[in-house]
Amino acid sequence: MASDRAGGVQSLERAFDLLERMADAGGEVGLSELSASSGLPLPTIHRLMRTLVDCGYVRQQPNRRYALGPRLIRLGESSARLLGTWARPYLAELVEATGETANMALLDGDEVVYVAQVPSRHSMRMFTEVGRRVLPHSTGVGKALLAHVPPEEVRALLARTGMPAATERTIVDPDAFLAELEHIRAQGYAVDDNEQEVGVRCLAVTVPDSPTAAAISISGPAGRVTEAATEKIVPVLQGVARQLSTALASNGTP
Amino acid sequence: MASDRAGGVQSLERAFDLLERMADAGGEVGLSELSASSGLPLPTIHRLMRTLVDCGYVRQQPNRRYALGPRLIRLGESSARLLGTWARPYLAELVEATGETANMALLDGDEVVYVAQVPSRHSMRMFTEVGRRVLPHSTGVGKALLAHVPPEEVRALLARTGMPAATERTIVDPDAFLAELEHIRAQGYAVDDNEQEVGVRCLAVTVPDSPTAAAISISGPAGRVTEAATEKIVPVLQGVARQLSTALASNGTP
DNA sequence: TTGGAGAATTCCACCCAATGGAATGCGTTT
DNA sequence: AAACGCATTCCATTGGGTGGAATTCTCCAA
Repeated sequence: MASDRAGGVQSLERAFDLLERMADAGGEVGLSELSASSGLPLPTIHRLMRTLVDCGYVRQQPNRRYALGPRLIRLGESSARLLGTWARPYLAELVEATGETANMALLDGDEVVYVAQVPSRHSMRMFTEVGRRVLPHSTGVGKALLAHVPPEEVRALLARTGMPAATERTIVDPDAFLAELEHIRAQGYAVDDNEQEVGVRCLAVTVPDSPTAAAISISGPAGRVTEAATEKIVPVLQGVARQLSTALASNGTP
Repeated sequence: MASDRAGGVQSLERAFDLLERMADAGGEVGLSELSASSGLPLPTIHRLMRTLVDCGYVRQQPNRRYALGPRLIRLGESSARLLGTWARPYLAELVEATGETANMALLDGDEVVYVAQVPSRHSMRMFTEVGRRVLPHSTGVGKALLAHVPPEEVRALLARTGMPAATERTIVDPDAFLAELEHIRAQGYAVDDNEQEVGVRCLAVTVPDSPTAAAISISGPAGRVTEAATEKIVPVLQGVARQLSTALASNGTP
């Protein structure tokens, strides 16, 4: 998080770190678990948690464990609404046209964050949790977004994040990655070909002129998102991206 | 919030107060607006916001205004999942059977908080924002929940919250309210008959044996949720509550 | 283009709010 | 009942958080 940034409010950073750890743990934890994973002393954690409980962002259960609280729902919904609602009809159109799951993602710092999703109607469908954050190099949307970032900045980002291999197909060499971005710029769309998850293929394009770098994608099983299907899907994807861009120009969000 | 509780972490309370105000304002604000509404000095707000921006819970836009950030989505979704996902299929069953909007709510401190909703398929339907908090005395779920709380505790709660009239039909007298709770216990379900909102009728029952006091309800226009409809709906409501209770017993949430 | 107003951002002396070690309390298991 | 693990409370200490004043930035009207 921001712990390396001078001047941040420490107790705030600590509280949110604890909340994230709770979300990582499925939403419910004991104080000792939090202490072990965060390195903070129990009384410090206890005091922060008590404040969060008093405010409704955390609940304490009868077994003394702590769980994420209902007040977080409203904050999350408000944020999602702001970021993703206006995109949803467009994503729905994508699903209608392609039959696959559509996502929208933003570049936020060094990470890509998924902010809206409309799922495929197939039983076998991609599920990506809204709010999920991933490294850009192994995802279609990440590659699409970085294709519009100057190469020196891309190199710096990669140096910060590293390039861990999610699968055997993930690109882990900076030079190879920059060449891929060149290819993406030339062909006008990005492909995640089993790079983030084996058996999954994703096609992505950026939303032109978005004040916050945004990309949309469709993804599904590699057996359905074939090269042949790609040829049909990409023009739809690019068309919807242009529509989104137009909508952006008129309503100024995000 | 918890500002009257000694020992809370002040900066944490302040930060969340600011986040709530942002949600109230539709998710986007300028610092001066926050300063005017919260009474906090600008530099204090700025420092808290900068920390939140660095952590990803708030974004700053090119126009210098601040907006709720994507990291809140994940926290909200994790909380909602913990609280409401397991209830959703049951609520969907309620909607299937009754045609009206189904909600689940918890008693959290002195307030009732809505944690899950499956909307009616009618055009004219109840919409209650998940995460919304209300006073218990003027809602069906609130009354159902308080019917299971000892009367002295109910009186104490009412003394703390007051009993503001949402409509002309809202019960605003503690004695009348306690008599109503007696009636609810006898008949096995609660009715909000235009007490929270004119033209709206809601039927609610509690989920038996829930470690966190929970209730489910259906609500819709008074013209549809008639006395005749009530007789058909209540047994369904009670049946689903029993199913939820059974599910509770097997998965131990919330 | 310039000037003014409003809003956001930065700086830093001050002090009290946040911290965490030690002690105590609670719940579960044997 | 005793032991153990975990949560909670207490309070002396200090550095993290605060907010007034100054500065910078942005936008709009003349």
